Amino acid sequence: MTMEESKDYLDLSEPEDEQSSQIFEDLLDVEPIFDSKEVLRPAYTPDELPHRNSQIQEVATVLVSALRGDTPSNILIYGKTGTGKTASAKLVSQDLETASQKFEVPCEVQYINCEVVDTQYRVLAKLARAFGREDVPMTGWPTDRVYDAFFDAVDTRERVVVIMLDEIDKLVEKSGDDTLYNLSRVNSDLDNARVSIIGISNDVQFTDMLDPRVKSSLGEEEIVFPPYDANQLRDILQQRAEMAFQENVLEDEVIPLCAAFAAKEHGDARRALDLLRTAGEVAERSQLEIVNEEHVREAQERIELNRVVEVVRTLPTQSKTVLYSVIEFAEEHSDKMTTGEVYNTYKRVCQTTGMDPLTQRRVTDLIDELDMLGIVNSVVISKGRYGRTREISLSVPHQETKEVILEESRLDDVDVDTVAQSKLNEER
DNA sequence: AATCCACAGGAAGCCCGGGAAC
DNA sequence: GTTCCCGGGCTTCCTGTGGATT
Repeated sequence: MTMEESKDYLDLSEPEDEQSSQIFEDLLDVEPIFDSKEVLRPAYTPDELPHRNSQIQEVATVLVSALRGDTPSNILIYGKTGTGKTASAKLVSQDLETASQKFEVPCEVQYINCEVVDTQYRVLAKLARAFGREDVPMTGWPTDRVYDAFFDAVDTRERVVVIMLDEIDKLVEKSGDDTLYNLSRVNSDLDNARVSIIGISNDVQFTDMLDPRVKSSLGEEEIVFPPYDANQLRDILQQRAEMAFQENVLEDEVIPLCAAFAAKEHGDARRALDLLRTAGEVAERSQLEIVNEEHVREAQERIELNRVVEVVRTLPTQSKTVLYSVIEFAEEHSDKMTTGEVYNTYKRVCQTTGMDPLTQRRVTDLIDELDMLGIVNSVVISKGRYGRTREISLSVPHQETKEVILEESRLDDVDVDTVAQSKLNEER
């Protein structure tokens, strides 16, 4: 990763990429529907977060001791995606930094997204650099040297440093809890500065993977962000819509409908905003100046289709082949089919493309996976005398899915691929 | 009530690639 | 650089089973 890119993840103080959006700002201004589309994007942090007051208050209550020069307790924030965890934490941090200017002890917040910065080394290097040790290379030093560099850099003067580790579960998953262990006991060695950690996690269970000592020190304060319900989502959308859209372009039922759709999907505000934005784009594309219910429904379908396309595209070849067989059977016979029928079709497909077929046992597992992904529907049923099987049906559009399968990995070309593969194997 | 179909789905083990440890 | 280990994909073998049919 380059430095420019990494800056975004660290730097809270700088406003959203002003320069790059400037180019499009003028274009946006002339749109009949949108006023500022940015407001609807996930990266946008609003000044106010409806229905998160109590959580924000909790975070603030803990962090306020920073202003008195004490070390705030470490905080763990839990919540599903799109529940406003990151936004709330960022909001509080910004306020904290601003407020601390009036006090003698400065506070600094460093934001790190652990999905991107996912090893102990990278986290430490990033922190060290953020505190002025530009000489730390992005790779190469022993980890303890980087740790020392970070340590020295932080301790140069008196201050309170809050380290915000977003998606902290990813960090632990990929590289263990050493980072957290080191960070959590750094205070005992520091003379001037104080460090406190805010961990943000989607996964409530992730502390199970931690060393008990780390767990207790990190989880001094735990704050849970529950999913939004439909009413709350409506308020959020309302608030953003006022900024994002021109006046009077949204019909009354648009926002409630978006909220209802998103509430069904685990109260994900991100999804709700995405839906609203897409609905706007749908209306825009059809040259209309009004967004109505129909556009929302179409947006919902579009988002769903995008998801499916993405999932199908990244499926392994064998799964694609199985899925293709399901579509084939559905088109040739009926929408509902049994495992055996799919398997027979599958073997036929394999034969025509020259692939080695998997066993039925394996194929049933693949079907199961497709079921998990929501691409097919499979229910175990019993047909009495005629056995126990799964009833399988496709739960995505036939034609589009088929196109996706054929376009990228091209079952026609599987032949060539496997030949090339077996040649490779021979050479070894 | 017994039978029996057409699988479901668990258990064990093979193979292979990749990453950690030596 | 080896060696070791682990996890994922896969096969083989297996036992289990809901309910129409006998």
